[in-house]
Amino acid sequence: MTSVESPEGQLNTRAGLAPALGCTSSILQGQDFDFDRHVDSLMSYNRPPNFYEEMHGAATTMASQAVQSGYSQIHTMAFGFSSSLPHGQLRSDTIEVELENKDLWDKFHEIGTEMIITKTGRRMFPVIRVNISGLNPKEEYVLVLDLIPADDNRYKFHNSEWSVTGKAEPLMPTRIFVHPDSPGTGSQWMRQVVSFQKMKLTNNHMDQMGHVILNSMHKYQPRAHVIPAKDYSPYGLRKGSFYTFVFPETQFMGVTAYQNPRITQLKIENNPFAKGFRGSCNSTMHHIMKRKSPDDCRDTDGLSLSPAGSTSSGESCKRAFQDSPPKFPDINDPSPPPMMGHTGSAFGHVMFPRRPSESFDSSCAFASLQNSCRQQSLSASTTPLTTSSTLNLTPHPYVHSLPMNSLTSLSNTSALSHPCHAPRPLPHPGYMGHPNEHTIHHTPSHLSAHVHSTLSGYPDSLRQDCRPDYGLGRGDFGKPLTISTTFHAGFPGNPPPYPFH
DNA sequence: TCAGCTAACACATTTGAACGGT
DNA sequence: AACCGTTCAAATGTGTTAGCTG
Repeated sequence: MTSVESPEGQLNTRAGLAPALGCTSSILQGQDFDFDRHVDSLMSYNRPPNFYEEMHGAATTMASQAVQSGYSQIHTMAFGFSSSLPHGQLRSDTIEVELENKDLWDKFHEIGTEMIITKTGRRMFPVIRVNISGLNPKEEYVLVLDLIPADDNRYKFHNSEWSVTGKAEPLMPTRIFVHPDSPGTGSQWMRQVVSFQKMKLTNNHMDQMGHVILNSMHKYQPRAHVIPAKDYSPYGLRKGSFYTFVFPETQFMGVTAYQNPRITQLKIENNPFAKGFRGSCNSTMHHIMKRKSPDDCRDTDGLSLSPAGSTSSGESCKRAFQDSPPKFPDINDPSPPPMMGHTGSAFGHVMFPRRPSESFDSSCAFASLQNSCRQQSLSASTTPLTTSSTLNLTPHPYVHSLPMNSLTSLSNTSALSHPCHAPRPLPHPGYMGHPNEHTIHHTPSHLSAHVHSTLSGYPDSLRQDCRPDYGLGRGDFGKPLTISTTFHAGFPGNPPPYPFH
């Protein structure tokens, strides 16, 4: 376990940490989390061996709790605990990310979203599409999407509902998806909707295509990250700032075959590629009846499978499955404790989508970020953090892993400079208007009550700013909560604010 | 026996090259 | 020669299905 580099670093780390944790305390209601003890541990060099795991676990539990409580947007501090804590200071920001197709996601979420994962890779539907605001129009940013386990459970679909069936598979290093148009200027990102439609999910742990690897029958939470490109460079992540946005309605279960027929129907109704199955209720029902027990399909009166206004699906389809929607198990259920923290961090392997025919030059050292804090700790304690030695090549020809706390040496070989990923002219190629989504009425999902934990180097003001509940009651759930944990180098000087206008 | 996985399939959209007209 | 719009085939994205596996 590496230590905080300097007393200044420690001090400033505390300054940055305190508000973040302080803010989480209310969300961690009922959680046995000793804030003071953890901060004290952080401040000393006698931290327990599993300190970072605990901290990260608490952080991710906090995120999970916040999500479960209905906050639609948060900044996690997972990054901060994924490795040796960078010294820096907390800073508020104005970046906001909203889920563009929230209505569609809500429809799926209400039932219990499932995503097919295949050996060759499968796209997500709905696609995660976001509107971004508050960026510096002239500054370049890297947009990243990753998927973290929502808990450490394995699930099964039984009696029309998802239930925990055991412990999750051992965590594998996850990959992140860097938007192919990265880096792009704030102006470009904000000009139109940013779509992550190119991302593919696979269950093939030997995948060489750079797809995001997931386990079937496990629950995942997508997260979007905004990273200033200037920080996505040598030493960047150590001093840089991350902005992480979690949309709870995008949580889904990875499956190799659809379990809930209502999800199947919803996909068919909304995905243009599945138009061929619209109106083919009989086949769908046949499939459903084949897969499901009689109990699952008994009384079918009164439940509409189709969203309001849908013109597809026969009437008989709408009469299927009266059973209550198979919601995901309550994360607050005390039985299997949520444990997102075991995933470690945020970033796993960086992946870039490419076509099978595209050649790859392994010398083009794609930037990558190591995943788990466990791994972080291990590598940090066993590997000199030199520029070259930290580039840990994986078996994948173009996916390298690199401890995040030693992200270096990427200036000349950064993915950002890869010719295949050079910025493209607008209109933003990352946005591919969904031919079927024009019918979706956009309702801004981000929170008008966007709360920031503002930076202050003074404990009192920190406590003030980070009063436990920000004045938000449960009635405010649904409003966005932002807990930013942005660390910057250069202590003790404050970084200049973005020249926003 | 059965839950979960895989690959082939039909049907859909997307993509980009080829072509012709201006 | 450059630009634009149309056409069309290949590539790719879907859910379904039968069969396989542990």
